[in-house]
Amino acid sequence: MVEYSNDIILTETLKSMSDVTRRSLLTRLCQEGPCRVTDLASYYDMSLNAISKHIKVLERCELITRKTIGRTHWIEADLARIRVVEIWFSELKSIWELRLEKLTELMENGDKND
Amino acid sequence: MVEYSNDIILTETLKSMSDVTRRSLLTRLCQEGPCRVTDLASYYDMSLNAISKHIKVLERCELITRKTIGRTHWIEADLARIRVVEIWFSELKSIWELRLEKLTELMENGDKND
DNA sequence: ACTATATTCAACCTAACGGTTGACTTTATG
DNA sequence: CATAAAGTCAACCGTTAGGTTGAATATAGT
Repeated sequence: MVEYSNDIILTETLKSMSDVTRRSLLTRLCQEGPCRVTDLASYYDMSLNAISKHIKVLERCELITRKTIGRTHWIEADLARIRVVEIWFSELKSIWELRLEKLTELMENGDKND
Repeated sequence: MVEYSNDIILTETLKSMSDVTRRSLLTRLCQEGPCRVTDLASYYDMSLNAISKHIKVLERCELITRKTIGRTHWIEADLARIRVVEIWFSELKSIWELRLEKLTELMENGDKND
């Protein structure tokens, strides 16, 4: 993922986080710090390949980073991208609030004109 | 969606929000307040049925509510479910912080034992 | 050099997703 | 009453997602 629009980042980030295995991986990485792919896979009842693919998905949207040393890949969580989602949430809320403010304002003016 | 586990709620909510059309619908509903399905659909370059399905998805995970009056359905945003996601974010962050704290603590003790 | 380990790549399968169209139900309206 | 309007339901279709297995690649250890 290289310099995409905010909408695409939101889409990819939310989609990544919408899978329970990937959320679990993220949690584990936050708890344990950097982990190897095989170690991560050992916790789950699915193939190493499946986990490898999940990690690639998380990596594509920059929710994790990878540092390759020799044959082992060290995977680490990166929570920065969560900010993008949080910002969207707060924008949504302020849009909501703004409407309510205008609404009450309108009702007060309405009272005066009665 | 009736009394599901938090994990399922997270999955469904994040998946719902990961679609650009549904995010747009949510935004519009926050701006405009309650809207009819047809009105919402008029903004998008896709069939009424597609929008109807998107609305159903948002409704299933309670990001919107529906009030049916006669033949018209009034759709309204409901941002409460966003809290569930925000809480997961903050949990993730504190798990991360906790590990860092333990890590620095360990390093300080390590210095003493040198 | 041989073998084991760490990981990805590629092909495949099934289920789910996002969209379409056409028919149907219910409610308003001339 | 006939017809238009508001929506949903159902069936279909191409694409994507999440999983599998088997092979390939690259690095480490003996």
